[in-house]
Amino acid sequence: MSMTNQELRKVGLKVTLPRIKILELLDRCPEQHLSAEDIYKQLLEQGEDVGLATVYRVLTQFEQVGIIERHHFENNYSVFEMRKELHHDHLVCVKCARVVEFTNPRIEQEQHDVAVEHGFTLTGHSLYLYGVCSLPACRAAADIVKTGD
Amino acid sequence: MSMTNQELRKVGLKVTLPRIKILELLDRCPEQHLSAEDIYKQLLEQGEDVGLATVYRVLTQFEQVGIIERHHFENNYSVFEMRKELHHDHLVCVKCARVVEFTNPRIEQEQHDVAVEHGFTLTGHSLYLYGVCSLPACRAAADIVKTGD
DNA sequence: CTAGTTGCAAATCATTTGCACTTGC
DNA sequence: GCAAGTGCAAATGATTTGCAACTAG
Repeated sequence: MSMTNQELRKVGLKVTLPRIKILELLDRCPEQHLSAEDIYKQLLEQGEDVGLATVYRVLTQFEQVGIIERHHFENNYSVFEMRKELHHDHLVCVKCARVVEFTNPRIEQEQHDVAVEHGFTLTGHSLYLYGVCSLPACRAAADIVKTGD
Repeated sequence: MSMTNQELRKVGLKVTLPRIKILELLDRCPEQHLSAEDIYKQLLEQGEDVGLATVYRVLTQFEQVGIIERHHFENNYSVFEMRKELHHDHLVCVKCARVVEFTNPRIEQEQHDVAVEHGFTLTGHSLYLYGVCSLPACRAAADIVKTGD
């Protein structure tokens, strides 16, 4: 809990109940990608008295100071996760919504080269691969699906 | 105009005024990435009597039959473009919103490899690079921006 | 003729904002 | 004490949907 306090103070945010709880929640499920709603519901379930608006505000602040990352998948809402030390991209199962993280330095390098080639200074990027994963249930659907280019 | 008719019939859609006009509009600006609003406004300007809802419905249908592609950039709305023969990704200027298309076979290959590695059958992917382009106006801002990982 | 389409208005849904009320420091 | 933070309700803005009128085949 004091580690959490440290982190918040370090980025100039007051240490408040909602912020502590949200940070703990994200910390506890490092492999999950939670939406604002998800976080809101879980907090309610564990008896906290927070508003959805606060969850959004806190998540936005956390993102701005770099504590967490926001991802826009192909749906229409965002998911959040603690910022990891090393950058990674996502492989998302379109059947079961499972998310696998991966790192590929060659892709990173190519991205950089492409940007330079076109006179851009990269500020960020997003790479999401969508597919059908190897779970039996999902597998069944994979056959009628053509491999993307 | 008859080519347009052909294309529509081929995918089993009735040849209606709104569909023809929207298709023509997208065809005429192959390099642009238009939002539903953009298309709606342009149609109104050129005197057509269409509803925004129809624009959305038609675009969704076109996407489903593969005539056009939908992109979700980091904003909260989508842009559409005619489906090109060869696949390409996007480089988006965060200052002026200019969009540059590019193709990189090595990235494509790596993506495929990553999917296989994790037991996924790829169905699609989205890669967007965000940065500051080389226009003088945008350039000014590039200096205070750090290069992504 | 009649199933597919359309325009309009009302409905959704994720996210944001105004505001009066707390709380951290 | 006071600025920063919060909850709630109302506002947004993109996209969707219900429905009665309309049109392509």
